[in-house]
Amino acid sequence: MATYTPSDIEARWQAAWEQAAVFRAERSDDKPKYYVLEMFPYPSGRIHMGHVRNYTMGDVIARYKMSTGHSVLHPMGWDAFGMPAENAAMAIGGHPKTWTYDNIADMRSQMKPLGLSIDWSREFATCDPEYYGQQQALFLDMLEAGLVYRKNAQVNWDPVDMTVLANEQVIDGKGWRSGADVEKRELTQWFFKISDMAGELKQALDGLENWPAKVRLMQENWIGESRGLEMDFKLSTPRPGFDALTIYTTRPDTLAGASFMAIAPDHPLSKALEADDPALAAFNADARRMDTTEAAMEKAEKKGFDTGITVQHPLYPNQTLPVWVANFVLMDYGTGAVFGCPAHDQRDLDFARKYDLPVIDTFVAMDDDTRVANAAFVPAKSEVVRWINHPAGIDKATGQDAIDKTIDWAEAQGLGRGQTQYRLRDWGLSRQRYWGCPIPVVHCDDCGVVPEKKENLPVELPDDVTFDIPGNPLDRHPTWRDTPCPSCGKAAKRETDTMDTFVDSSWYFARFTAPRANTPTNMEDAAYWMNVDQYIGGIEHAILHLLYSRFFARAMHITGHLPASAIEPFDALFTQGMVTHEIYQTRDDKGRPIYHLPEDVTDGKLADGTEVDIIPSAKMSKSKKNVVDPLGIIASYGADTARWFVLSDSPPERDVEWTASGAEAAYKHLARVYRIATDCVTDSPANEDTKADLDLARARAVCIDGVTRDIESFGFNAAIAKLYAFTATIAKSKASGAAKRDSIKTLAQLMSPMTPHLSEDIWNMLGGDGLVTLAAWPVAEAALLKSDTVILPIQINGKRRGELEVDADLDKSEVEKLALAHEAVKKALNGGTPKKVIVVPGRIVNVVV
RNA sequence: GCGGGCGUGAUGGAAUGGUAGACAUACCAGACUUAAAAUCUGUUGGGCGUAUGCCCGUGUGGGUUCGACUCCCACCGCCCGCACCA
Repeated sequence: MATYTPSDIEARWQAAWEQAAVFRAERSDDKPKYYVLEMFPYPSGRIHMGHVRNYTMGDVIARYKMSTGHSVLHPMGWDAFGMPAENAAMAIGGHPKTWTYDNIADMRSQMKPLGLSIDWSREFATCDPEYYGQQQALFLDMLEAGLVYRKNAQVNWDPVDMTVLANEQVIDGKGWRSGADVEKRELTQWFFKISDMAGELKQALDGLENWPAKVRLMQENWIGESRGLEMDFKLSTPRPGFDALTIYTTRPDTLAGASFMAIAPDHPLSKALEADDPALAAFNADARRMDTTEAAMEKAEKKGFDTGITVQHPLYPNQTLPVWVANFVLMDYGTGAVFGCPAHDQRDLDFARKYDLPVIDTFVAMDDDTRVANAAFVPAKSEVVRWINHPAGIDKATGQDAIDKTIDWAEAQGLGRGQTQYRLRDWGLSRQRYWGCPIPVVHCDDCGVVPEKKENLPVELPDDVTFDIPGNPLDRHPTWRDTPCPSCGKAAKRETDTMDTFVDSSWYFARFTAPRANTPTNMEDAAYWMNVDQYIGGIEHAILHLLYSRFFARAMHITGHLPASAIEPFDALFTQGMVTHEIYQTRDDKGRPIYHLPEDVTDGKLADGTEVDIIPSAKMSKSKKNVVDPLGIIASYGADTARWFVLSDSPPERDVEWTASGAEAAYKHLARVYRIATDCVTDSPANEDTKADLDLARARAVCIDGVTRDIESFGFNAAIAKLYAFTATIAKSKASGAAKRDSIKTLAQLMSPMTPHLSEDIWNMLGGDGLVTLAAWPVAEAALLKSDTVILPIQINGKRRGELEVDADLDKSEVEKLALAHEAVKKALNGGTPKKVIVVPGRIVNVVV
């Protein structure tokens, strides 16, 4: 009896696929196209189980679509720019480029044994000059189209390392490497005008029917459309350049409750006052030092500084309101100035209590006169409330109704302007780093900012750089930095900032359609392959990457690089869960945790017999050592086992827990399938038992039908459960050898998207035609799917009390009669009549007693 | 803090508003074996009962419904994102 040896089988079939070039994506006139894409990886150097799961899911779809007559594009590339390469250069020496390309080579060699149906001829890395040169061309086109501009923005500045820090490099307000207090610095930086498209990006979400509802909702909230009122508050005493403060509010209905004004530390008025007021300057400096992450802003203590300036209340000209500078008001949102209404906003109330400002109720609950004390009264906008004081005379209304009416009223009175505002900010793309795509512009003393000429692209990163001195090496590289102005030819300087790596990943999907084109895209190829029919990746990209890509697709259409049909680049999105593992921990003599690799732990003990604490499963991470190396699994069980296991057990959108016993079981199952198949080749009794043949044929049809539907709906775990069941049915069947061989061939075919190597081998040994990879997907015979009778559960008052076998197409009233004649029902009725009988054809009967 | 999600046996999980626990793990029992491994078969949510069976059970509390794991409200716990990580 042959044994299952994955290493032989997998190498053999991978060679066969390669030789036949079966995964080469070709445009075809007579086949529908299908573009399946998994989010491309960062080349860290090692693939992990999360990658295996992500790519296996995409591979199942790609292979399935290939079998159903599609011309499939399934490419792979590398998101290769970014900080880790620079960090490595600083920590261990070497060059980011070498580090990155070495990692790519390593990862590619780790991915190939998985047997993925990838068209490797289209591979590229975002750090290839051929790729980022086209990205620079795109940037220049976007600049010309007015989609990019420069403005001042703050960055995290490390005064010791003399460098800009990413948010993740700022820990508790200190630089991660130096430990120095991080400061804010204002730099002139490049921005994409994504906010111009905010309304469009939000509206178009409705059309993304094959995206998870949660992702659409998250994007909608992120874009954050709100309707509000912009209005001017006159300064009691005008100052040069400042007659009035323009504020924006989403709650104009609470205008009568305004008790103070609050402006951002970076509001022009605050900046003007700062010059003559050291105390305010100190306050603002402190506010600017604050962590700029949204989470930190929200958690930070709310502080204010009284400017001494007052404004007139627009409703009550005799009344004045003090103007405070507050650390929680953002210059980026609205106008950078708000009015505070402590009665109906908790943050304003805390502020008012802290600085002893009045609290003025404007409405109360319908059945309760309680005035605001220490909790602001903030009912849902849909709740009807009673107004104490509304300028337009509203008496009872919902918050939303009052907001709409107040805006109309304020416009009619000339007090303000209705405004739709978005939370979405423009996308800052400048990074003061080396390992990124150079921004292709030149700064000339005479001509200003001048785009590099397209024929000079790519503006390539210089190789001769070092990372032993703090700061951006491009800044101190004279022969690279100094360049003649493309416009006047005078000595000028290149921009030394590079692009955010999100730019790289915002159009790679379009580049895959023509990866070697000497323009960013080739319109014919883009028109043929776009959109991505199925995009697969982690939920952590739900907002930024996916929103930026949607923006880029629009920008690429405007600049003539994508057809109009591709402005929503991802037709369907699937967000897969993580791979988790238990964590094994002991403690050293000081009580600090020590983590242990799963491979070093057997039955909860280390090799020396020490018991480990088992901490419940969490995302695999190097720091917790709860990682399982895919290469190790492939070496001991084969790629098919790894693929099978990451798809089984958990639904794809949820986390899957890696367990040694589960992997072992997956292997045993594949070995069993192999054994059943090999047995069947030799042992083939003729059988007169046609009932067994028919039963097996029915089971086969049911399995084809179920697995097909499960794959189409991403129910891979459910498909696998059905394949387990079908395997058991074949093993126990008394059907003829021919019937069994038929079923096993079908089994191999249905398994082939998940376990392609094993399936090829079985297909081949049972005399299948050509490669199973290229064979047409099996179709279930409708006649075999229908059974003549169904078993209906009988419920009494919603609880199952028996069952009834009836003809599948039996009339409703007949079913009712049979149900009422049922023993359990008669017992429950006890001679009486039922209150109600519900018959759901083919499903259930419920008798209400 | 804000936004989003998840919560079902010992464990991973299944279930278009219609028989809760498919399939798998683990455990236990049996077959084969001198024995073990491998393989095959079977049992297993909790409680009561010899048994036909009955009661309870999908994080907690309420609601809608003939019927709720599924829909609605509140709460608890865990996870993800928060704009310079990729």
